[in-house]
Amino acid sequence: MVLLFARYVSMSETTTQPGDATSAAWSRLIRVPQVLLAQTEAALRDEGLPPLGWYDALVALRRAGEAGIRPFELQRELGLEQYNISRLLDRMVAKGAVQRRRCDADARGQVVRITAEGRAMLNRMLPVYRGAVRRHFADRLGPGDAAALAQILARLEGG
Amino acid sequence: MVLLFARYVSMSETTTQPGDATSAAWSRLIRVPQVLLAQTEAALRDEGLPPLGWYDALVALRRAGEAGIRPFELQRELGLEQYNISRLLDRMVAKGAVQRRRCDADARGQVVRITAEGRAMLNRMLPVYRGAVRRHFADRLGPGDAAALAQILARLEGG
DNA sequence: TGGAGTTAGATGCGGGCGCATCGAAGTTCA
DNA sequence: TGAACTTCGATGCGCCCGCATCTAACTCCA
Repeated sequence: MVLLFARYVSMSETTTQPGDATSAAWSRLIRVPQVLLAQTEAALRDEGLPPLGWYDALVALRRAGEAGIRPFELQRELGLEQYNISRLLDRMVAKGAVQRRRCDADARGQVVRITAEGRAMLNRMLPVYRGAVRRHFADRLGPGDAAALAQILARLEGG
Repeated sequence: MVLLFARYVSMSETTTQPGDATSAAWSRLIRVPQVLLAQTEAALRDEGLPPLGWYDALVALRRAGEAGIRPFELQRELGLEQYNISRLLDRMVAKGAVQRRRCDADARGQVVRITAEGRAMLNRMLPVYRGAVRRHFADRLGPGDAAALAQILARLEGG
């Protein structure tokens, strides 16, 4: 992962304050999650597990159960572009984590279903993922930090 | 950008609490900066400007001034992999933003220097970047949020 | 009912990244 | 001094993304 510093953006045209809180917060907000993500991905890779992107997809697929799910529903749920779902599913099929089958109700479409291997993969990913999150994130926060962080970040969502 | 949800990771094997603050904070910490980054990149792209990665590089190059800087120094300063610097410089040279010249002191190496076009590019990037940060980030925070955010994120750095 | 518009999904192309490796030049040390 | 090691920087390869576009099938409405 290319780690952006997103270093110092002065927020004012006139009064330049390199060390102001907004710049520091912005820079860290860009950089810290990149590092956390890289650490988490590395933990998964070290265990021979697929990247984190598969996690969300596998969780959604497991929730869909035996009935399966249409790719476009998965797409909306995961917030991915259509071609990314198409190719993610290609890769997951290739690894045996999901099955594609034709959709009886819509001949254009298909239904994807998690396989036993997919469930097993998710079960192997979870502790590794959880361990990385705990080690690199949860354990480093002070009491109240998680709630405060969640609250502040909520203000930045949806817009 | 593929937006990871990094949805819900239960932090405990036994007591599963889907809505707990740690999971919410983690999920948002992964997702929010991805969205902010995408919005910022989009703002730059809309203005025909290069991606944000160039910003840090151009700032470092401008700081180096006429003396220029060795690629390996730039690499360390930006925290990029060696091959990423090599290729970033390729692209920047191709766009006329920097010049490569041989290094008299070390025949293996080279010195890179920002050009007038590079400075102009940086000057065009800055207001667009700053505007996006203000709009999508600074203006959405409450008083004290930036400082609190910076402080919490600082705890997650360097490890 | 049939033509226009929409929706599901795949894919060709170019670009950037990560990995591994390479060659050239510098450094170290016996 | 010269052989082993390190450092600087480039690059081939495969993978994944974003963009644009395509085909096929579905829906809507006159």
